[in-house]
Amino acid sequence: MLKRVQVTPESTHCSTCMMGSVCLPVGMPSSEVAKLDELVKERLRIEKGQPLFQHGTALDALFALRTGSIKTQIIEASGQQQITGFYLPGEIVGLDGMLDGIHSSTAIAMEDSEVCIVKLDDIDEISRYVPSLQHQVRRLMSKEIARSHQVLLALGSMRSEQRLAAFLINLSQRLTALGYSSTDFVMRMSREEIGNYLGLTLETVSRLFSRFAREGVIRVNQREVKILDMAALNELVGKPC
Amino acid sequence: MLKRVQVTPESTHCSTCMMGSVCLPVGMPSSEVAKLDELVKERLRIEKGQPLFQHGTALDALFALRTGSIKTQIIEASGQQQITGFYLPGEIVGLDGMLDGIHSSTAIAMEDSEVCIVKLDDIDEISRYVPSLQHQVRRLMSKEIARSHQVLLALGSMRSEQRLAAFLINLSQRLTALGYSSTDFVMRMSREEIGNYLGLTLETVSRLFSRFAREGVIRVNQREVKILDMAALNELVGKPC
DNA sequence: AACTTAGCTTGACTTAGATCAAGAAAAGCC
DNA sequence: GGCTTTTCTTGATCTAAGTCAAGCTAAGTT
Repeated sequence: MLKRVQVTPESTHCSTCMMGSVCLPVGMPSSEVAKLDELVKERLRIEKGQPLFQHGTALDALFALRTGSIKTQIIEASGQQQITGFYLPGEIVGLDGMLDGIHSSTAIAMEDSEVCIVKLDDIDEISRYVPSLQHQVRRLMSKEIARSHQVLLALGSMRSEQRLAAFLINLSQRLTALGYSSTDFVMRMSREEIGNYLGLTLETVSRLFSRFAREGVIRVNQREVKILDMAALNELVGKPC
Repeated sequence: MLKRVQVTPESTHCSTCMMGSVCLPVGMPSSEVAKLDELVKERLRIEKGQPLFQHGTALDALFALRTGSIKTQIIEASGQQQITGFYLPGEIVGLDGMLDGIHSSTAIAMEDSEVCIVKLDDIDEISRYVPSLQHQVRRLMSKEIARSHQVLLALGSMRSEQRLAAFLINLSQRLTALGYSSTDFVMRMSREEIGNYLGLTLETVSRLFSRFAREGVIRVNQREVKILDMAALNELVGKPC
């Protein structure tokens, strides 16, 4: 279930948060980050499988993922469904749908997770005396646009093995930024979710994992992955069709 | 060639611009729009086929398309190339790449076009006394994210005919918003460009146009399209795989 | 510990869309 | 006007990935 956690004064200031180096304030001057202490007034725990927000509901805040992982997806009237992103700690969820204050996607926790709530009103308030905060929001949104363009490239012009290779490389890089191993990690998403995200079926994803393992590029056991030959993965996506 | 046009005082104020109702100020209270007169100081003409900006170059402004049409594309080191958007008058180009002030995509005019230059510095300056301007920029970026998610849905989970139908419906709706016919229009993009955008080959796009025409859904002659049966197009995308 | 359920793997077969190829129609150019 | 170049169409063939199906594994559940 959703559980709201009122933040006690000293517990969640961006300036003292361990995630600061990879989260919302990334790239802001530290003198400015120190002024963000009023930005997060509340945190939220979400259990695995529960929604953080649902398509169509009011949007008045962004969410900075502290722990866990979250997927976002859009659902068409026709029932078609598309996962639009997998989010790791330090990443910002909820940037779409600011058009008319209504979420255009649904966000679901892939494991027990915790997010910091960043109210849009508070962003406006604080950016009066922290001018770089508005820039920061723009930067984060711009990054989200660029990210989805990369996925577009994968879906529009890569073959299945290239898509999965690009997916693994991307995951690896983001986990490295968080201080985890770049070669050994546990994927939080199922074969079906990976397939949906990459425009493939779960069977194709499964076969590709098996093939990569057979070729010695990775070792894989369920959701545990060990990348044995990063160069091979890179070459796979680097090569034209 | 690129040609810079210094704007004479009375010629391009958002408050008096005909595009106002569909362009950057959309949805802003008219009292606020009146204060945007300093927003656009310069316009730019771009000839067909010429770039408005190139991947990797510095980004210090957004561009509001006044006339013409523009495509944006990203290019990978491997040579893979993906068109990420087609822009019509009133739409904003250049929202990606604000992450580090460098364009992550290339924008190319599909016909002789004219854009208003909106400097980021001026946005910051003006939003001091027009607070809703920052919201507006956020809204526009959010819309861009939602738009690319829709394309993701198309590429990830629609069949070729559904993709083309969705593409035609989308074009029709945007042209309608501009005051043009919803059923008769000229596409500014080639079969190859449509195919690249939709993750299909130009042959498949061509065949689909022919098939839609054979089935009486559209009439098509080169880039001229007449939609005869909008309901059929809608049903096509509405139906699950 | 036995049972259930969800998730994963693998094989056999099918098909949507790609590729290859040739010609036709427009559009641009001297 | 005739010539070149680009864009589009259509057909024949091929193949990557989808679909269908069956069995396996892991993780909960009572």
